[in-house]
Amino acid sequence: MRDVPEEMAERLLSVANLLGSSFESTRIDEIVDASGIPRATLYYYFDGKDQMLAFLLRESLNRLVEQAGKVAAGPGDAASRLVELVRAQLRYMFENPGTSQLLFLSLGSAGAMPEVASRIDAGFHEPVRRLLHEGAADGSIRVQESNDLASSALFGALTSVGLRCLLSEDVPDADGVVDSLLPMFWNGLQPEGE
Amino acid sequence: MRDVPEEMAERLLSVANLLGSSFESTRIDEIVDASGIPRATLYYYFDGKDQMLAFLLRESLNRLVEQAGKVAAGPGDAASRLVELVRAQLRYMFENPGTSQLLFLSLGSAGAMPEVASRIDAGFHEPVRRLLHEGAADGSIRVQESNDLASSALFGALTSVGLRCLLSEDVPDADGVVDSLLPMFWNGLQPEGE
DNA sequence: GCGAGATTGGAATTCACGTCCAACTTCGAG
DNA sequence: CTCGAAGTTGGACGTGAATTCCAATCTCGC
Repeated sequence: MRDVPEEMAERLLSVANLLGSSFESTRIDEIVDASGIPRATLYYYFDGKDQMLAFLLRESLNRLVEQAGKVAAGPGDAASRLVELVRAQLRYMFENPGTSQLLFLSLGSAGAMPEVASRIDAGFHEPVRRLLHEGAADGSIRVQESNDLASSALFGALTSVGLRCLLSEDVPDADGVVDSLLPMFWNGLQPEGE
Repeated sequence: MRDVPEEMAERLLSVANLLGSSFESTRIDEIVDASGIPRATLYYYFDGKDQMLAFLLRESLNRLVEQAGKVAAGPGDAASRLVELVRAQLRYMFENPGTSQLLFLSLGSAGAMPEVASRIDAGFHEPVRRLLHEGAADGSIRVQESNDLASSALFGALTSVGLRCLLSEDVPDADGVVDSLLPMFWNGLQPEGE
């Protein structure tokens, strides 16, 4: 597949951000109208709609991962970096509601896109697993029976909460959401003082 | 839409369980072959493929909810009922891998199916919210800042972990998975003894 | 036996995706 | 500047899958 020109990528991403998860059911011609990119040009760069979707998922995932990845490598103990990573991802989702919806609601189709699936692993699961591991070492996080499962659970919780907020009337503040969920994940569901 | 005959529903569900998430990309004619139901008959009962998918999601969701709902109303304090609810849902997923995959990976398309979305709320979120509320009352669960967000997080964590297991080579034991994740949710990520 | 609804095969239609191509533009190398 | 390769585009066309249509049965309850 050819290298997609910068401007085309921007236009497509902005259209995707408008369409959100309805992108998949949108006709090519509508995308043509909305983006101003001629159909023939789209087909010059993409092998088909699927490739186009894959490109968009890759692209928005990369941007998300880039933002979120910084904090994982930042200063502080593992626990606080983990919190910052979650915070960063939620912030990104709220700032890019459409593409985030598209990305996370398309995870089904993403099964057929190895690059996307492995990017999620490299961009989210791997860092989280590492942070859990580091946290166990530096004593800032309780040892988990399975970092794999734990990272899956965190991923699901995060995206599910994010999507729920995106689909609600007024998107709340990312930090507020994290703060209000933090006790549940940090102290657990057990009653206080036991 | 007409009342779908019992046997047809069974056949379709069993085909769906075979196809899993690839159901959506499967041609009608293949479904005809696999199910033994003539195409004209399918169109007699369903307005189209979408309606068919909606029916299947509704149906499998109902079965899941039925199993999971029992324990939520069962004996024991709120905390243990919550654990049992999670256990029951995971068990159901592992017993019906195909339809579960289809169901949870189609949540994107489910946005366009109000009945499915509201069934998830009635079948999962509402019971969980109630259990969190009860748990806060009977002292078996820590008070949450937002039961809404908490139930979203639990839902996401559960389905994400469930799907991950379904997509892995050998599906592990549901109870084992719950047991290995329980400490994370019950005691939280904070290091032991703080 | 009869009438309404269920069931079915197969032809016909529709619709969106994707292909093809020929004309035109851009742009860098020589 | 000139030439050729690559990019860009409009529009006609082909194709495959979904969906509709219809007429011929079939199956019941009455």
